[in-house]
Amino acid sequence: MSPGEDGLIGIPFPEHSSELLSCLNAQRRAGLLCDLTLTSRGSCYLTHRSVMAAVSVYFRKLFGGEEGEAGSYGAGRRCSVQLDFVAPDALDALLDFAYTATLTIRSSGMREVLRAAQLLGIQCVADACRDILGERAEDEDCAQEPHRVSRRKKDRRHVSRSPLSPPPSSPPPDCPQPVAPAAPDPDYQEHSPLAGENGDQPGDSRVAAPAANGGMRWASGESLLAPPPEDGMSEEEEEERGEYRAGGAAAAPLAAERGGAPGTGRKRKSQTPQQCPVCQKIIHGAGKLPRHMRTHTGEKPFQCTACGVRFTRNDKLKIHMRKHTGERPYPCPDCPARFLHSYDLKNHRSLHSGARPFECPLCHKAFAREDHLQRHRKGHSCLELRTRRPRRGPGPGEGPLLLDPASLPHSSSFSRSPPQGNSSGPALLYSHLPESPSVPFHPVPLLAPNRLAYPPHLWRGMTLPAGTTGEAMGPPSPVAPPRARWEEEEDDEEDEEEEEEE
DNA sequence: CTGGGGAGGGGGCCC
DNA sequence: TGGGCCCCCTCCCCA
Repeated sequence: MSPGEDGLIGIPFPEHSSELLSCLNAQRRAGLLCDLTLTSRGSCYLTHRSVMAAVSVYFRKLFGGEEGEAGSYGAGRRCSVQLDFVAPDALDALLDFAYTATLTIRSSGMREVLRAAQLLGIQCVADACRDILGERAEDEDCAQEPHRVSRRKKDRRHVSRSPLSPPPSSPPPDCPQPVAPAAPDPDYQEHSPLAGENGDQPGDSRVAAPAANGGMRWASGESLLAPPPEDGMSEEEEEERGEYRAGGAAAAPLAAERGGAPGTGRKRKSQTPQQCPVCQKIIHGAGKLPRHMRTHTGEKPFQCTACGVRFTRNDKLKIHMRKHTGERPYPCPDCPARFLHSYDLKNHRSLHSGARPFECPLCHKAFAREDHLQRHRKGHSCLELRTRRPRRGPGPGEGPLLLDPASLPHSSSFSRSPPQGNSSGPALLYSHLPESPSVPFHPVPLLAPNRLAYPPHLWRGMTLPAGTTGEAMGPPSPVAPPRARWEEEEDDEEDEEEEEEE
């Protein structure tokens, strides 16, 4: 960026979220900076209010983490909350989830965790548990609360909805409505956490009943997977999205258990092609979406054992390892050069052949590599004016293209060019050639200097006076934007046809 | 500005 | 369906 520009730049640190969470977890385990003590049936858990407020709707409301809420537990005050309505094991699991984005529980404890997640408003955990338990959880919930039976379909939708989706405007009645109001009771808010008025442990503020449930977002970097709310996905697609989410870091252990989960009755549709929930890009190929997703998450699970460099893909690591082993499996048959990548060899061989199949349509400079041509065109280093090919009405000085036809690239070299209809790539270049290119091949310069009636540098920054010879080349259009190659090729084909007519 | 090497990412094919 | 392998495209960096 030039010093004069003041544009915003975004430098992603993909590891940051996980490192942050890891650090917070270490602090929790060491009891550092913990400003919240959770107690459940005699068990105490040190934690951080901000973390709990981030992960739990219940705590968010309790601490005033929601916008416009004052909360009863002011910042900087150490407090404790009694959660006797949550089983200690479930609370422990939920705390681990909050700090590791991974829920590790026994199957037998699933229901208790589900209940705790519902009560505390940890929606994604509740959803995952319900997914594993299938319909039974809801059936039982509904059996306990018959009035909810009619909303089963709606609840199913909510279950399948990704927890990354924005929370509903009002807390969904997913779980039995707590005794306490959705928001912490104002009277209750008046209680100081340390007042000890409500409990058997002096200094504790007691939360006798849970707050409302509600949607939430992942507390970790998984929020990257948040789908747009108005993507018009079908219910099944949403479920598929949930499936993928369930396979992510937050629910990996759950996904493993899900295999034998009876009663889910869900079958994955074919995932080819798949749409990335982050960038909406369509990813073709079975099993390619996880690979693509790593480009968003920054996850690099493949580490070089020699230098520690990490890669998102195994095949890239494999290629990288060649640097350490010295293996260069792509030798040039024409010289001692060897290459790491097949494509490098292909590029290299074009040097031997002198093939420069990529020609700038504006200045007609030829390049051996397409990206070099693109760079050339982007860099305004070529003639920006739209000129027709000098073949038309060639001046007496127009000579042959110094390009050896025998050394023209193999067909593969042209495979990178866009489809050119019936005209092959070489034909494009040969169209400039005399019928019998008897001139000796010389690799440089490959661009015949006299192919342009007016060399690019003469065009640069100038406009042709009316009635000059520029007319013979076609009227230059100083404001003509760069044209797509196929447009140029269309012109080329027109030129060829006109030549034939002549 | 250009040539060349390296790397990241997508797609095809196969298992 | 996921992973391995390969090819291709594109971009970046350096000389």
